[in-house]
Amino acid sequence: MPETLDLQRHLSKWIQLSDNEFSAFQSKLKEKHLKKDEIYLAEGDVCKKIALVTSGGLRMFYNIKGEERCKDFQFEGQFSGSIYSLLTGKPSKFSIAALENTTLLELRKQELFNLYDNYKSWERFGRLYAQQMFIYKEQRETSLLFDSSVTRYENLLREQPQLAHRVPLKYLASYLGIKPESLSRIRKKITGRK
Amino acid sequence: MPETLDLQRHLSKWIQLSDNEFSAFQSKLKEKHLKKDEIYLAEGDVCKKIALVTSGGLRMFYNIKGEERCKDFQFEGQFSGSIYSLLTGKPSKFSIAALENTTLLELRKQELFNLYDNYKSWERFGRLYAQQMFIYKEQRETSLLFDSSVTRYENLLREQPQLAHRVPLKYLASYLGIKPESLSRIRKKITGRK
DNA sequence: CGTTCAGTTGACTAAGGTCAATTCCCGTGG
DNA sequence: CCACGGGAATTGACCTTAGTCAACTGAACG
Repeated sequence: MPETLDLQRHLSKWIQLSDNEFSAFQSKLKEKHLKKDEIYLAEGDVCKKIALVTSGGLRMFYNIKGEERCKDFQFEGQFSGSIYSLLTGKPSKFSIAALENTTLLELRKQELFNLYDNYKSWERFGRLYAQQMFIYKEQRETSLLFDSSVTRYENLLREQPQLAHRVPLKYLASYLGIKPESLSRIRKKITGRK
Repeated sequence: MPETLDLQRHLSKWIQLSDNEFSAFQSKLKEKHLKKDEIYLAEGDVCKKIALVTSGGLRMFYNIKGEERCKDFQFEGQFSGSIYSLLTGKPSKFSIAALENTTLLELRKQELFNLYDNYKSWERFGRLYAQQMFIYKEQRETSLLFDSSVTRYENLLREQPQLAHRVPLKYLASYLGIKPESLSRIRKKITGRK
């Protein structure tokens, strides 16, 4: 089962886990497949699981006046789910859908909480991961506050090129906080001047 | 020492701590006083402590083309410091200064890490706090992406009225992602139409 | 092929930025 | 106690950027 090995190695970037600690996690995972554009979590639902993307990708989006506005994406090796909803028990404010055919490994909320209760290593993993997510959002905050939309797009191309290539322009645009028409013009301007 | 009691009760909103666990934390704190406008952490410095505000307030700001642009504030009961810098050891990208005469309780990075290593409760506290900070930044991301500046200001007035009243307009404006002139106009429009 | 939907382009509009002039507020010193 | 100075806030005129709406292009799929 090569996937098992990959997963353990992937997590070792965060924390060193004994085989016992790893299997306590791994044994609770359930694989789930999503077709392209299938909804994984609908706005208004309460999130009861976290999902680790093993192939494909997800987008998180709000529904604003009938328009889907993306705020984040997850690809291979990243966790997804509405943390806000999972932790508070309140309905999720956004939806999650598959960008492509996607495979997830799901862990139910109760199993996650059991890991936190029973293993100091998992509690630590949770802290480290949450810290990293905070830092990611803090960088994004800075970028949204102080960078022009052209700069934001250039940074995206530099820092997350896979995102720019795998995600349709209309989704990228809302992630950058602009309209598809504007991103199209920015793209034209940038490629033109190189 | 009434302050001790207040602090323990304050932390109990997050997690239940035994006297032993609490004093392991409390005994390592060092009080620090800042005068109004005094710099606590300068951009470029490496952050080696976290600080809990016990009175007064702090602002976090970037220096962008000679202008100070605020991205966040902390008041009584909130932790401050550059988490990014503390965790990575890299220079902080923003500065922290006192909005008013301010008192802090400081905890050195090494002591914090000791708490994480030695106490499962503190490890959990760290996770819960990081999760909460993530949720806070996620809400801010949504607001910056999808709300108009008028809506952002109205939400601020509703959700954090103390902020709107204690913080000078010029700092509030950059927190909202706009210029002081624009915030002044928004304020005029809003009070005018009530 | 023809339908559909993403992406592009153009003309116009609106929101916010820029710059400069003024007013307000508040602390300080005469 | 009052007058003054200086920074904060306000206001006005103008400019830049992104949004809006509509038309058009082009690739993907049945």
